[in-house]
Amino acid sequence: MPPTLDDVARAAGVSRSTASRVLAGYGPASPAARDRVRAAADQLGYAPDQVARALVTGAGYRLVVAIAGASPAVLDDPYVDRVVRSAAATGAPHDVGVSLVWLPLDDPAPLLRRLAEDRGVRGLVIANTTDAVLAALPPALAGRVASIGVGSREIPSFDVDNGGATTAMIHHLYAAGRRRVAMVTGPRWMPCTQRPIDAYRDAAGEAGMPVRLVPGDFTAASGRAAAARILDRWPDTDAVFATSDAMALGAIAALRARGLDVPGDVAVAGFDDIPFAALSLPSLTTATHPVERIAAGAATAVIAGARTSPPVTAYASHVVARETA
Amino acid sequence: MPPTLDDVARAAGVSRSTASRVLAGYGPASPAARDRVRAAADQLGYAPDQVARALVTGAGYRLVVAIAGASPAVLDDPYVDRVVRSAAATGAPHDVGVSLVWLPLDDPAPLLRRLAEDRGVRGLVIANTTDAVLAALPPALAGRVASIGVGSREIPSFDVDNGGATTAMIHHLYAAGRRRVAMVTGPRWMPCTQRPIDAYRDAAGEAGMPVRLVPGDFTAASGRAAAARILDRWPDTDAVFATSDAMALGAIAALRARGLDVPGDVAVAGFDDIPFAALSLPSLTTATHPVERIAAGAATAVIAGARTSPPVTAYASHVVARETA
DNA sequence: TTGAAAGCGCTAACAC
DNA sequence: GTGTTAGCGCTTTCAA
Repeated sequence: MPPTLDDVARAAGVSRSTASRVLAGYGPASPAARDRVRAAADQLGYAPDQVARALVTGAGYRLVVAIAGASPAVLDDPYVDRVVRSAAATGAPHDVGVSLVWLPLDDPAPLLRRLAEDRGVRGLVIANTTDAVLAALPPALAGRVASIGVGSREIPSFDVDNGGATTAMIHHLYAAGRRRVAMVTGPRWMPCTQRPIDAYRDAAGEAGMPVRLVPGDFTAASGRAAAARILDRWPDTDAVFATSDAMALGAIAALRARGLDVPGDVAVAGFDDIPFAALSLPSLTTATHPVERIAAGAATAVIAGARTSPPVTAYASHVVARETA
Repeated sequence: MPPTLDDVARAAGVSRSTASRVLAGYGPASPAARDRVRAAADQLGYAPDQVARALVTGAGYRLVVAIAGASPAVLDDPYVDRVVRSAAATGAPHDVGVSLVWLPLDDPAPLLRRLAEDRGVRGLVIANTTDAVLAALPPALAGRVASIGVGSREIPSFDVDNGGATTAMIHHLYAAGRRRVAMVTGPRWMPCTQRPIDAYRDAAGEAGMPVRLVPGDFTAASGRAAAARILDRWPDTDAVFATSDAMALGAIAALRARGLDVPGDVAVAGFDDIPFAALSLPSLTTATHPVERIAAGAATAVIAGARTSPPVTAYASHVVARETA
C-alpha cells in the first residue's frame, strides 16, 4: 500500500493539515515543519492520491478532447490521432487521462451540458471549433476550455498560423515562376479556414494574380475532386496549393490522371508535412503544422486553468520546399 | 450541481445504501425498491460520481497506455497515435481517460511499480511488449493489464494475426510469379515479429523458395536501408515484403534510386494499409492491420477486468492487392 | 430486505 | 503557525 498523508504527517511529527498545507504549497507553515514534512514525504516516497484530492476539490481528473463535426466519422482522422496522443502524453505527468468524444455540430449543447455537470471532467479541449459551439458552452465550463481553432474573449485559442503559412507558400509559388495559383481550402463551416483564404486573396491581389478558390474537406478524395474542378474551370492553372497534404496528394493523382506532369505542368503544394510528404514521389512541398505542440499547449492550458492563458497562441509554420513545387 | 446518490435515495424514499445496491446492480433489494430507485435515478438524470466511487473502491479512473521501447521517441509514431486514439474513444463512455507513457525497455520495473501503486490507475495497456516487461509486472497489476503483442498465461494478448497475414502475402507473391521474395522484418527485440518470420520460412520451405531476411525497425529509413542490403546480397530478388507500409515505401524509393522498376523488376508489398498506401503511385499492395479494433479490445478488457478475457485474441488481416505487387 | 454507520485520502474552515 | 473538525459522494460491513 502506498503511503498516505497520515503516514507522512506521523513521520514528520505534525498534523495532517500541516502536512497537507506544506505539500500543497500554499497556506502557512513554519520552515521547520516544511523541512520535516518534505523530508518525510521524500523518504516514504509519498505521492498524493489524486482521486481523493479530486473528490474534495471537485477538480476533475480527465481531460475531454471534443472534436466538432457533422458525424462521428470526424474522429477517424490522423489529425485527431495526433491531437489525442499529444494530449494523453501531456496529461500523464499530471495524472489526468484523456477521453475523446464527437461533438455534434448541429446540436452541441446537450453533450456540452453533460460534460459541464460531470464532476470527473477537468476541462475540455475542443477542435474544429465554430462560433456556434463557442456560444453553446455552459458557464460552468468557464476557464476550463481551450480551443484548437477559433477562440473568443473567454476561450483561449491555440492554432497554427495558417494565414502566415499561406502567405509564405503563395510567395514561394510566385517566386518559382507560377502565375495562376489555385487554392483548395478547408470546409466552409470551419472558421479557421478563413485566414488562409484571406491571406491568399491578399497575396494574389498584391501580385496582380488571379484568385481561384475551391473548397475541400481535407481528405484525399476531396483533393482529387477539387483538382478536377480547377482544371475544368481554369485549364491554364499552373499551381495548386491545397491546405492539407492529403488533399495535395489527391490533387496530384487527379492531375496525373489527366496526363499532366507534376511539377512540370502544374506545381502542387500541401500543408501539414505528414511523414509521407517526404516519401511520396515526387516528394511533396508543404508547410509544417506542429499539431502535437498545439495540442500540448491547449491541454496544458486546461490543466493549469485556461483563464491564465493569452487569448490567442499562434504556432509558426514554415515552408518545406521539396520536389512538387 | 448534478444530483447525488442521496438525492436519488430521498426521491425514491429509500436509504442511500439501498440506492447504491440497486444502482450497482448487485446485493439484495426488493423489486419495489429497485423500481423506485431506478425511476428516481432516471428522472433526476443521475450519474454516479466516478471519483467518489474510485476513492472507495480503489478502482482507478484512468487507463495508462504504455509503449515499450528503447527511447521516448517510440511514442512519436502514427501507430501509437492510433492506439491511443482508439483507447481514448473506448474509455470515454466509461468515464475513463487515457494517459500515455514511455516504458523504458532496459529498466521497466520502476515505472511499472509506480503505476501499480498509483490508485488513480485503472489498468494498463502495454504495446511492443517483451517477455522482460511481462516478467517485471508487479502482482498488484494482476488482472488489470492487457498486451498488444505477446501475452502470457496471466496477461491477455490482443494482436493482429501477422503470421496468417504473412502466409497470405507470400502466397500472393508466389502466385503472381515471384520466385525470390525477400522479407524486411521488425526489430529483433520485439517478440511479435517472430511469427511473420516463421510463417515466411514455412511458406518458402513448402514452395522450395529461398529465405532472405533483413531486419528493419518499421520506419521508412530502415526500409530504404534494408532494400539496399537486399540488392547487395541477393541481386536477383524479384519481390520484397516489408512488414510495415513505411518500410515498403522506403524500399520502393531505394529500388527506384537503383534504376529498378516497381513492380516491373521488383514487386513490393507492405503491411498496415495506412491511408497513404492507396494514394502512393504506384499504389501499394499491403495487408490490413485493424489497430483501432485491437486497441479497443485491449482497452475494453482492462476496463472490464482483464482476467475474464481469453489469453489470446487474434485479429484477422487480409491482403489488399494494389499495383506494387 | 433494509438502514445506520464507518471510512476511502484528502482539503479547508475555523479555532487555538 | 498549528491542530481539530467536518465533510466531498460513494460502497460496504453489520445489525436490525
